[in-house]
Amino acid sequence: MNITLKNGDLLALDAGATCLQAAQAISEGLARAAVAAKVNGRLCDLSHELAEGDALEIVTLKDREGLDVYRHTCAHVLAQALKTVYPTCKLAIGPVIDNGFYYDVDFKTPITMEDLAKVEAEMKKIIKSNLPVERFTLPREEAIALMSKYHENYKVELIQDLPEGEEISFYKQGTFTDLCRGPHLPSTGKIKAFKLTSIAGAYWRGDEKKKMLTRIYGTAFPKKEEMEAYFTMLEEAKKRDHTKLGKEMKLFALLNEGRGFPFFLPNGMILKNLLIDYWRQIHRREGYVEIQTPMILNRSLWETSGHWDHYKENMYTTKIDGEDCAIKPMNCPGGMLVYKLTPHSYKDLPIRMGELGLVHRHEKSGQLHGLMRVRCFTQDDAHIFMTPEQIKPEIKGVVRIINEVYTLFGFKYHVELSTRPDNSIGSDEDWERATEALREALDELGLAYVVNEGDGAFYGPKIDFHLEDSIGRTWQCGTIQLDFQLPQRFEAEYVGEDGQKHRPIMIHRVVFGSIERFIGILIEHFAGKFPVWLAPEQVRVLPITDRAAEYAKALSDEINALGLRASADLRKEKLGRKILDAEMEKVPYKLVVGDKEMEEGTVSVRRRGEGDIGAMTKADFIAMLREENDSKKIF
RNA sequence: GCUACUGUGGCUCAGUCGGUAGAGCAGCUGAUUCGUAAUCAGCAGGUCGCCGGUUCAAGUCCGGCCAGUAGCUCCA
Repeated sequence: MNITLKNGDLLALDAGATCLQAAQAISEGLARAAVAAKVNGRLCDLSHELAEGDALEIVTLKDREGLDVYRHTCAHVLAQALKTVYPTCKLAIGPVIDNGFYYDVDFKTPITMEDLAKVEAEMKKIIKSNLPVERFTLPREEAIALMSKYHENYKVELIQDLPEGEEISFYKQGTFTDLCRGPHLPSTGKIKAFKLTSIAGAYWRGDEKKKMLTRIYGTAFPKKEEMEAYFTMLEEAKKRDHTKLGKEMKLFALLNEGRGFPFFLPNGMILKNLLIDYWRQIHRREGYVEIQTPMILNRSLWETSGHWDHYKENMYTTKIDGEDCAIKPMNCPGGMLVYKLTPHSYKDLPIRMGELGLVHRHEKSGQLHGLMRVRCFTQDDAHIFMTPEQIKPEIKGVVRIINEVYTLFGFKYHVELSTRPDNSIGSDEDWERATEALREALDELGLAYVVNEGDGAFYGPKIDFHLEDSIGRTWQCGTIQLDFQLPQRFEAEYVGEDGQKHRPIMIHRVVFGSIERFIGILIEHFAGKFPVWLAPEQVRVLPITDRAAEYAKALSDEINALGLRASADLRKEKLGRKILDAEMEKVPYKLVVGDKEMEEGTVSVRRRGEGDIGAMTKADFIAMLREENDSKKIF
């Protein structure tokens, strides 16, 4: 029989040949590297029998899919080891994730990290005995009977929920059998490097109301060195942790006296204000106006907006003169009130109304995380009121701003488009038009995005922008949400060309998202080494002796007078010490001044991370600093 | 909120078998004026997260609470 290879070549094989045999026919090396195969685009085991005319692609560990297969088999080895060490435990699911795999398990008695050593030892045994991994399928009833026999009730539940007609496959290695779609490595001995990394709780089927299982995380790599490199990378990434750097650099503080309510320290405040200045600058340019609405508003407003009924458990409430009030968890209702203050013509639209609003939300205690998830944060909010025709250009305008801002910082980000959920309000036409407008805006701007079907808000579709933290977790920052509901609830109107009253469409949008979260991401992104324009202290002048102290002080005053940020280190310390301290504090420029510089009116410049870059005149240095500051250059 | 882990001077950490707390850095004082990543000496600083229990004796063992971390759920 003949099969087609990836490069289009035909390969002649005996009838009934397997993928592995095909790989051997191509080359011995490929056969050795092979972990799975793709037949007619579908991933399968190497033992899969080929048929006349099949298109075959051999998958190796160099492929993402190959690595996933490798790790998935490792998850099975973990499950087998667990069943040996803890025969009464029940297995749930064990998928592959970005950097490894996990297995959810229901233990009779909880296990700890120390117990994992035993499990790892057992896994090593299983790998060493190089058990073949064999696939077989069963009809539904028999599959359920088999899993019932092993008392694997989670597996039984999974089988029962499989759609009719789907093939139910199992993988067997030694005495251990697991329900699994596959594919898998041909044998356990192929695994060269693995480690169990952590234990956490996870709800069965991701449902808060269901039982919490124990999730054991692990990872596996084709080579030991690769695994070690991975752990070294993680260690390095942890050094960038924004809570650690935020403390060291005196940017912010998180205190027991206010859980989830961050304190901004002088350095952090400089950073925050610089971001706000920049934000105002680009929003003025883009035709936004800025407002500020009150922090506390009364119950009737929140009833109109729907928050009192739907968001109450997240709101802080209080009573004023006997009247129920709530601290705002969002800025939109206040913005609506401002819109409604005056009648509007279609000629006024779009109205782009920004607000740097401090919002408070009662998040559950376990979800607080540094600056990334807090109970009080500043949204760089804006609401755009517009006609239906303006949806697309307005969306494009917002996407452009977000892209401009993220690019300025050198962020990589990904975009998600979320569409109409089941419990939505609004007409089909509205949803259709709005979703298309979002989609077209992204397409026309050439931005790649993933679509989350049915994941939109009940009041409208949305585009989310996600940024990565230092250990690869992603955080939603920017978001653009269309809202059909709020204008309706508040009976917002504008008079159209036809003289009739119309309901405006509203966009909620943020660029930073939360300035607090954005700062957290910024700290990790730059590992605290902020570009000059964001550095709380841009220049430190280091006099070598007391003789140069006055010169140093005058120089730092001069720089500060220009609106830049400098200080002078007048301590009676040796130069080396002053350099070390300034470097540790991540100050971008150090100016060494001694007798020579005083005499010549120069400064000896050290740039962060680069060391001595030579002497220049004061004027030249200041010009350079100014240019770097104003251009918002990053390295 | 749930599961697991962690909590010792401002910071980073040591503290063995339960015997009554230790270092470095930072701080303060004094000396040193020294040209590109740590000058020397001295001083001061802690009811060991909090509450309770076991014990002759608890930083150490047990229970509860609080806080932090990882993950789950939820979200900017």
